[in-house]
Amino acid sequence: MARYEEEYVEEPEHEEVSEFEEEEVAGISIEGEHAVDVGPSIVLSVTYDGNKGKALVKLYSPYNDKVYFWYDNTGHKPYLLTSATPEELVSKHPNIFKHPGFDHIEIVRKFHPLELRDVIATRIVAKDPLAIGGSRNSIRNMIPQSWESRIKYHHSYIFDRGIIPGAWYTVKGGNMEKAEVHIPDDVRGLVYDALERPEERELAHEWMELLQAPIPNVRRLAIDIEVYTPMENKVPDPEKAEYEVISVALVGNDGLRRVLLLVHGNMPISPEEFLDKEYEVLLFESERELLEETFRAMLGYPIIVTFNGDSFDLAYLYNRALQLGFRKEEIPIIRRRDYITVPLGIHIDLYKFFSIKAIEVYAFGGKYRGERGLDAIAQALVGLEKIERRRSVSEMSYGELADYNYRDAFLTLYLTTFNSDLVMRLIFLLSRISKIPPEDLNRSQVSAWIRNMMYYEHRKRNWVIPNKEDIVNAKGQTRTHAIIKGKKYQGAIVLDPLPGIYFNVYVFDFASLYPSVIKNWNLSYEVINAPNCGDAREHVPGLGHSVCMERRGLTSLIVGLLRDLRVNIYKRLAKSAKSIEEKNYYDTVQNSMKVLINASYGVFGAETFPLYCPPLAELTTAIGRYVMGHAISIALKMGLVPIYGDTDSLFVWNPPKELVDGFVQHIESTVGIDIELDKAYRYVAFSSRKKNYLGVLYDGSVDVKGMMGKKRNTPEFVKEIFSEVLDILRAMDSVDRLEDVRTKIGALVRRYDELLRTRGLTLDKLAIKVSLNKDIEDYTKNKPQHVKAAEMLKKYGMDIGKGSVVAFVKTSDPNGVKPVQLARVDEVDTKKYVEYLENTLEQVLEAFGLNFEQLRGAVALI
DNA sequence: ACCTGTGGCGAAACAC
DNA sequence: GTGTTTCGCCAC
Repeated sequence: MARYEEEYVEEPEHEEVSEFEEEEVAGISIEGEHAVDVGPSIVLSVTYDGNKGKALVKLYSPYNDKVYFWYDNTGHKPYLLTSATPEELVSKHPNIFKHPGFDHIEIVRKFHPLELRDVIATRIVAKDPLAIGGSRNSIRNMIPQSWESRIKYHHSYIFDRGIIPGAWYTVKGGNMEKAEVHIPDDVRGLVYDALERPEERELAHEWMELLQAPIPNVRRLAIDIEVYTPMENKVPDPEKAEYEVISVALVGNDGLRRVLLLVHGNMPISPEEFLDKEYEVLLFESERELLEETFRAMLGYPIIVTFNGDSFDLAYLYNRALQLGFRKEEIPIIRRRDYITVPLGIHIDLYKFFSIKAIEVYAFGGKYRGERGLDAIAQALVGLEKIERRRSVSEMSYGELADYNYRDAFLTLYLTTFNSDLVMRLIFLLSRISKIPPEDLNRSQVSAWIRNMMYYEHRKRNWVIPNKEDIVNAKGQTRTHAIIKGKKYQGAIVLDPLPGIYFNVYVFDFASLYPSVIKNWNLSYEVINAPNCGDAREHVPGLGHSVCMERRGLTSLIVGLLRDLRVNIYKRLAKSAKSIEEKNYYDTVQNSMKVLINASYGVFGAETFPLYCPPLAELTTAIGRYVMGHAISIALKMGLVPIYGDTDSLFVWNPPKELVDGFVQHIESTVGIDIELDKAYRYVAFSSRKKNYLGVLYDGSVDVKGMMGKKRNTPEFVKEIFSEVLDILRAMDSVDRLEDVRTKIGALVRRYDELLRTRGLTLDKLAIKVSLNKDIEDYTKNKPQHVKAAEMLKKYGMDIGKGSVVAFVKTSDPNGVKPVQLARVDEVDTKKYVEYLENTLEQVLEAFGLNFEQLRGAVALI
């Protein structure tokens, strides 16, 4: 076991495999036009072409609607760095020189951020990426120490050549050059006013070019397929691809709306079925011809969009085509281990994109929280639904099938076009900022984006990118203890609220507290606990860490600048925009930045992040606690009454208006972090629970935080009562109305009590919907109710596993639970539901000094 | 197999 | 029975 663990730490990569895949020969010889002289075009993708052994940049020109291929002409090759001298390599590791992939070695001078001085390193250059890392006999495994040997080659190429994915370039005489970007004077002025330090202005200028450059409307095709399924509920296996593809829907943002149908089985067909459709229908007698037509269409677009194409649609098409006798070169689909791409342009899988936590939470405000399906996401974001499927696709009439299939492809495309191409713009902007190509960005979590952003800045400055273990060894571990068991370090302060109703509550908020802390306190891994610092070392009391103030920390610079650009420039530009389009654009920019800013502290506390630096994470929260404590003590000194606060917010009860500005200014002048009045509540209702309150704003809208009544896994009927209670509370305008509230809520509770007792509620109202975060077999420590229910469903042949949402009801039998699909109303354990209701309302009622028993009155239960 | 962090609540399962 | 752990979901 111990041995396994050790190996695990040393070789955590499956990057190895992906590096290997870069070596794989593309299955198809289709290429974009070779770029010799090309007008302004954007970088769609940067990859490694294994055939040519060169980096390949795919450019798209919106002016002539063409994809161009530009191959590296600078002789760039894969390499790694090592501290070993050439002499040492020759004497101790002579095998390196015999490696078939070995090219040559160079001596380089680099700045080493852990030593804060220049070092001499040896660069081992190879003929192909696989020789560096990715196979058992790669060079990196032959030497005891190396740097930068785990960076994917196409990323390394981006960093070294300073290529910005998603940005504009031209090609002149075969050379790729960055295109000029016009930056309006007013925007430039804002930056110069906001930033004083030269290094900030310089980087800001670079970034403004990325943020201001227009994002073209790239032509794209959404694809969705339907496969014949003999069994209901059984998703066809794309690896086996044993059943016919009976329908393919193709919807493009250039107006293409087409459904290709296979005439199959004994389903009668009549031409009238396809009259008055918003799409055209092509009928095929042969599945092979249907696929040929699909592939032809795919080759006409620089971007292919799917919803789950990586694991289903494109994988199925690929394998099915092979089975039908297509040669690999005839299939415009390239399979990689983790994803699927296309030979001409790029493939965006929206399922993967919308699954990215940071996108879900920050870009879309949690609107589709926890839901991953096309239906749920489309409904949440654009208010459109899939067509309800009343029977299996195999039993549908041709008309029904075409409608169903078309809608899916239409929704897939629509998810990229709504709100002026918001999603495409997000992808391209985030690519530009983080230097990760759209195809990678689309499928990787935010930590990979931040990693690339940081690596790019390292290479730009000729820094060695240090190894994770070296950072931890040099900077040390954490010194604080987390409140929650199993966590690595202490986090934020959450104040204990006193139960009650508070009228006229002002909420003050530190605008992006942690990024501000990182900026103001110069936090960055290379200057924390640094060597060679001398007098400029500032010790942070209580933690035993120090920060070297002699030089600007790289993380501090980058995170600080992202924050400043967002707050001082792009939020303002969005506010002052002269048109809706302009406002949309600037909002997209500032939202993209928010995504990166919000994750920029957390990654340094994540062991999986390659620049993992525990003291950096720990210092950030510690200073955050200090800032928060400082704000509380200033409030108290000014005679204000803080009643609650969480991490970066402070709730102040009924402050005299004339003190508000002074409070804000005093904090800003003492800790140097902006705090602002975020909102004012007519009243806030606190129970004794943290992260759990209800606030009514002056416009009558209600904020509900953390309460059971709004959780996803609360039964619908409880949510309904909860929302009716909210309506009652919304109307309350003073404490005197408390008696009214009590009467109304009492009546409500009695009504539902009655419904429960007489079993007048349907199963769907009683269903508790809980996600399976693991596969059923992986629940080894205990077996929660939703897992029990899932097991029963599985017995009935339902395809259920990680990611599925299980709907169950609580029953009176010994098991205590049954999936809704298998339960009857009379089996329901009404007592449990009364309890549920009671506990949900208790969270609200406690604030009002009410309790459930009183409200229910004399009516006996059960 | 996961892929930004910690703090917190509530229900149920498990350990004793 | 009580205390602890696990799990899901949420706040920030």
